[in-house]
Amino acid sequence: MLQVSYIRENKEEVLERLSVKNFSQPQLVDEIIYLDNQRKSTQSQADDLLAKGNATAKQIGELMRNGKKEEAETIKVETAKSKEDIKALQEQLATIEHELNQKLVQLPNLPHNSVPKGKTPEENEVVLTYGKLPQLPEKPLPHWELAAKYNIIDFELGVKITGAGFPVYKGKGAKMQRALINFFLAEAEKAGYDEMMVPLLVNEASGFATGQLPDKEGQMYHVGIDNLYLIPTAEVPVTNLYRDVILKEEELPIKNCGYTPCFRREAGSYGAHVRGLNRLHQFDKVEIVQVVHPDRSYMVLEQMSLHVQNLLQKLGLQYRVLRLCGGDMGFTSALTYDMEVYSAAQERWLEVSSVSNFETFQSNRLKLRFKGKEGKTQLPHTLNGSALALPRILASILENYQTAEGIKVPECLVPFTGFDFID
RNA sequence: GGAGAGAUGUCAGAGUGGUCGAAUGAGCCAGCUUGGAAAGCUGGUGUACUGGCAACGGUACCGAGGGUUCGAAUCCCUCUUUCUCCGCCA
Repeated sequence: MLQVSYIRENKEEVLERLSVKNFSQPQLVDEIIYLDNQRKSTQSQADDLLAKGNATAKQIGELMRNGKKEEAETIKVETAKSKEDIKALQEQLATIEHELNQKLVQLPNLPHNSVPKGKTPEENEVVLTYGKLPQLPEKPLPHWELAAKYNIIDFELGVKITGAGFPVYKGKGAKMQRALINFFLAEAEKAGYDEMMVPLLVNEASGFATGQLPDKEGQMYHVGIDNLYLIPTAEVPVTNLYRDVILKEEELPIKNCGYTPCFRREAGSYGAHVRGLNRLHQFDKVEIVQVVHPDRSYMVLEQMSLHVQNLLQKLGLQYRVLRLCGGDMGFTSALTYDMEVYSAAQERWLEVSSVSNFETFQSNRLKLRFKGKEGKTQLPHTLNGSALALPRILASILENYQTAEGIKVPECLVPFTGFDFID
């Protein structure tokens, strides 16, 4: 969430930055400033009356103690009117604050200056491309055919017990999942991330704090009876560890990682591109999260991007890094890099990771602050990235390591799988 | 699921209607002391909104939200949560 004070003081810049994200409701900015003015004046009126009321109450107490009961009674009567006024003002204030907040949460984060304009994924900027395509058999098979051929993933079985998008991993397929999770966690630990194992269901406050609510309401599974949401990413519970927290400056940076299943309703996305593992309702992911000093966040973003690239290099996958354009970026992000792996069998790039800097957007909602050297509290920057999401990585491995005899297991995974070939 | 007891500042812990943003102790910070340190002494030490160049003020916050009252940490209601006992259970 943007800070109202920042919006007030930098209105033109805010409007200009929002236009890079193709934000459709720029009038909200003026409405927010207007409501904030209302808020201020209403609050100061209410505060004045409250101050008077407090003074009167003290006076009455004084009189009562001195036994001047009648005088006290007289003043009591006079307070009745001001009580009503206070109540009215406070109700008004609550309404204004509610409206203000409702508008505020609709504003996306401002994109960083380096974010290219653009509306569609085609306008993302390719930052770099690494590696080359492997030698594949004559007619490479897509991963869903390989999965069936070697009996490692059963999509129909998942449909039976739950529905589409909930695959069952079998035998070496299941072991591959475990191996990938352990490999990713081991690499994160080497890079200095502390592992957290967090709840998979979160409450409403957590959903709001990281920005999934209200923006992605409807994309999360909701357990109505207890009003809890299944997490769409570990970002939500991990980042919310720091909700309502004031850190000491020397506690920064905070580096956490965590493995969780992720649940996404993916309402409205169907078709050829979502076959097999390409888009699932439940998938596994290792997430990395950092809370850092504002001066360092863009440096850290590069480090996190390199961490992800390092994983892809170890897995021997060809990839490219994109800087997302304004139109393709997430609601909460200031700058996002997507990593994509090329699938020769599908003849397309598959997004396997997304690394973002949220600047103060999340910390403001989280009420996460740190106390600087001079005792001033300020908002730190938060960042996160997938390192990595499993399904498309598994898909890429199956497709890019296929041979006529079977599928080779990338060398870095063998210590975790205990086998080096799937046939 | 049932019964009971709690939830107070960084922590421990007092406070059952006014003088309470809140005793006391610990911690932390600064100063004094010291060759240096410990101990000791002195002072300071919450968050948010808001007025002011500032000094310094105003308001709110004692788990959350409502209510009673001129006045609520303190009384009432609802919710959340922790602990103990019983039940159930991986």
